[in-house]
Amino acid sequence: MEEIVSLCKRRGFVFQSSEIYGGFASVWDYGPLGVELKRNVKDAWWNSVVRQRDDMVGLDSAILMAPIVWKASGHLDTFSDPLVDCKKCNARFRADHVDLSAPCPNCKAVDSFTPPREFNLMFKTSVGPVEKEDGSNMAYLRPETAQGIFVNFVNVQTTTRKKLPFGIAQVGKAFRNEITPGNFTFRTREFEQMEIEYFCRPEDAPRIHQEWIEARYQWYLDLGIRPENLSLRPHDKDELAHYAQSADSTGTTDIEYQFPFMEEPSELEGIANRADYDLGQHAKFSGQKMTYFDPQTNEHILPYVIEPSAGADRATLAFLVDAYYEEEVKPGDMRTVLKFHPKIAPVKVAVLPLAKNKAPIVEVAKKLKGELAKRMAAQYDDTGAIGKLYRRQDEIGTPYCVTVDFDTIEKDNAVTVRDRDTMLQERVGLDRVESYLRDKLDL
RNA sequence: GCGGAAGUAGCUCAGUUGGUAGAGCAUCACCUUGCCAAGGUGAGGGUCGCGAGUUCGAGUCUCGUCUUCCGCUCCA
Repeated sequence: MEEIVSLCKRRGFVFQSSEIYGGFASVWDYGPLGVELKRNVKDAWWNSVVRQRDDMVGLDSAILMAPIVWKASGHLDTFSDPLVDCKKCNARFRADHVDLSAPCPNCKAVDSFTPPREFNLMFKTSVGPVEKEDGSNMAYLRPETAQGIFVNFVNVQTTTRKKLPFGIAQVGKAFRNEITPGNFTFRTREFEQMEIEYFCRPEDAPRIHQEWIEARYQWYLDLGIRPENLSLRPHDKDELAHYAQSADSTGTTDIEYQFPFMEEPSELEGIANRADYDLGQHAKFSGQKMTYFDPQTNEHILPYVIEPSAGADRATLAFLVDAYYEEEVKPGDMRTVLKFHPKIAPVKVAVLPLAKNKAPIVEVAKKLKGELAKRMAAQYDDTGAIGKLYRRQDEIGTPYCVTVDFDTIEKDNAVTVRDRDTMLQERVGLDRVESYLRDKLDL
């Protein structure tokens, strides 16, 4: 863990928020390499769930929404827990889980509980420059992106003329005032979600739920997550979210990843069957029709929804951790290498001149970098001996290094392409380099 | 919020009973080498997390505060 955090800071993947002021708890910034990595993760997700499917469309809804949305969704009622503390031993309990007149279950002290206090996990803000005392201009930062999709369900369906089953995908920030954040970027108060709401006929929901679980699980494997670190875990009935506790729901299954710094596998993504809870609630609170009209059967259907909800920051962290290797190249000679899948690697290719004081070599290398950069994230580096330059690129997970040498200029008009994982080299003609790399990188 | 530990250069750390900061790596410049890092010379970089207090004098002692880690509590 510390190695990873250190590498993240040293190479510019992740910085602590407001670091020059001593930091700000549990908030993190993505540096130059981190933003590329995270963007690649989000793009890979978007490509796989929106662009490559005919039954999916995208959406980008706002963070601020009418407060009644959170009443309808159930977040205002279930998202805030009244908690009591034992004044003697400082143990904390949910007020509805203990008898307030009974002794503390932890230390057996009598009459030791504080009055119940509200712990609302939604961030509040006020709309307009003045905060009104009656709370009438209060708004919340969304605790999940899903509600932006539900309230736009009819808009999207009518404008895209999609027929059931179809889904809406969205990537965006969400905010939860967690009591206990921590574990680097794993649990933070501000985070980015990649959510899908997939609408279908109620009778199809169980099958489609299963299909999504398999598809989403496969996505992580396709992007290089080691299978032994990935697992599926169906939720027990008593830990299901409020929206998934109806008799019709087939529950929630988590895709979990075994982080090296955590004892148990932890949730990267939850695939929930939310039944018709959300559309039903919004129909009730808004008075609007949230149904889908099936023109073939002449039925008005309140669709069921399957929700694969992934954490972009968690996925990014998992890809980072999973790619981390320390290898012994020769006895006593270690290299740190991030074996990113080419699709998510922040830099795809580095162009390195073998000699930096030989003008023609530098010239050709810089020009080649410029050409490659039009098609893929490319870097040029000449500040060191070739071995050192390779190690640098290994450390940030660049899949390929291209070296321009004396022969390039004097003999064969070709360059050396070096593979990050095998460390093997291949001679490739200068005019073929781009197509060679695009082929290897599957761009 | 409670308990424990920690915070000194970009990173990893040292700093003797309080006497006004060091190393290695990294970075930059020049030289050298030229396909798997760490050869030479030189340079930059720290109000020791922040703020008070004690003291002639605080990185070192005291208090507060912020942040991180571990453990509780909580987590739709």
